[in-house]
This record gives sequence, C-alpha cells and structure tokens, in this order.
Amino acid sequence: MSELHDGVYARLLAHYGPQSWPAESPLEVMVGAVLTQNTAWRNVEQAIANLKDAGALRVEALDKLNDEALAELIRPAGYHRLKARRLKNLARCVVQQHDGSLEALFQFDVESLREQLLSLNGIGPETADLIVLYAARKPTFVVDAHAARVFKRHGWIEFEADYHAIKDFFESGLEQDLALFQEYHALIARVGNEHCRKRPQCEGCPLRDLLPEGGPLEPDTF
DNA sequence: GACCAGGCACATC
DNA sequence: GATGTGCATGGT
Repeated sequence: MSELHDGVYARLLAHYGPQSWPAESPLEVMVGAVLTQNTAWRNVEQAIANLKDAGALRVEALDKLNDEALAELIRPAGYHRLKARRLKNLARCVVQQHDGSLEALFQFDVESLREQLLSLNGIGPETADLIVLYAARKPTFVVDAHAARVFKRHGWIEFEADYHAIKDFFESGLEQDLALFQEYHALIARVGNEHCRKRPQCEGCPLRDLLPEGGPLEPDTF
C-alpha cells in the first residue's frame, strides 16, 4: 500500500472504526446500489423497507411486479419510474441469463461480471463496481463523488481526472484485497459525506492534518 | 422556497 | 467526444 493510502486509511479507520454496507443479502446490495443513484442513502432506506414489507426483495418478484407497482414501492428514493425500470432490467437479466441465480451471475471474474452489468440499461460504472465489490464480493475499487471530492480537494489527484483515472489511482496504490477495498471505499464515503461536501467542514475531520497549505482546494465548479 | 444529495442515458453540438 | 438536460424525492 502506498504511503498516502496508508496514512489516509489509518486515520479514517482509527477515527470511524470498521464500516459495512447496510444490507442483509446480495440482492439487497444490488437494489440499494441502483436506488442510491444521485440520491442520499437516508431516502433509500424507506424504499428498501417498502420492498421488504411487500415481499418484493426477491429476484423473481422484481421480475414479475409491474412497473407502476414497483415504482410506487420505491417512491421515497426518488426517480421512482426510472429506477423501477432499472431494477427490472437487472432482475430480468438474472432470471433470463442466469436461471434466476445470483450465484450463477457472480461466478464470472471481475472484468466479465463488470461488462455484463455495464451492458444493462441503468447500470453505469459506479453502480456496476458497487455490485461487484459488495454483492459479488470481488476486489474492484468503487469511485464515487465522495472519493473524487476528498482526493481532489487535498491535491492528491487532478481535478480533471475522470472515473477510470481515479479508479486506477486507487487500484494501483493498494493490495488487491476484498476487505481492504470494501473498508476503504466505505470510510472515504463516510468522511466525504460528513466533511468534504460542497461546503467543506474541516473542523473535526480526521484528514485535517493532511490538508495542503491554505486549506482544501476549490475547483471552479463541482 | 431554494438548495442539497450527486448516477445514468440520451440528445445535441 | 465533450456538454447539457431530464429523471423525483425528502431533508435542511
């Protein structure tokens, strides 16, 4: 692990302790990954609870439920009609191409699994990587807005860096270890969410002593 | 009542 | 191939 990652990871882990994805099953991870697109996690929780109450948190149930009924259940997470179609795309893929078995889908290696997910309408790079890392439990680094913001503001990566450049930055500086990738991503999301928002709140941030002279860097836009 | 949260697909240039 | 826009809700 590079010196930078070593220092950041150690500070975050010491400050927050181990994190975990708040889900009870791989399917719940996948559904949560879609529902949290452009949406704060607290808005996703009620939608997941609605799906559980309706007995709809099963691959076959998601596949069979009509669009309107599914949209109504996930309404609290926002973009409900759009996300209902995305969840059904995912469920249909598992039913038709993998005999309804997530284990069958997850037996592919990281790259081919990632490609299959990316081929689905509604699954982009971040959602695909979230599913690979937390549902399929294979080491691929998830880049989210928090990771980009935290690392750009500290001057550790360029403001122009795109998803793949940032993903490479992490994957080339870390051991290819599932638990490390899961933990590090979750810790970065936590510190990004609590301290490195559009208006940074560096007071009490565990990475405060690593800031460049003059405080966090500000791009023209975010 | 404006702003924040902050991914993806698609149209357009 | 970069840029802009629509998708929708709930909390601050």
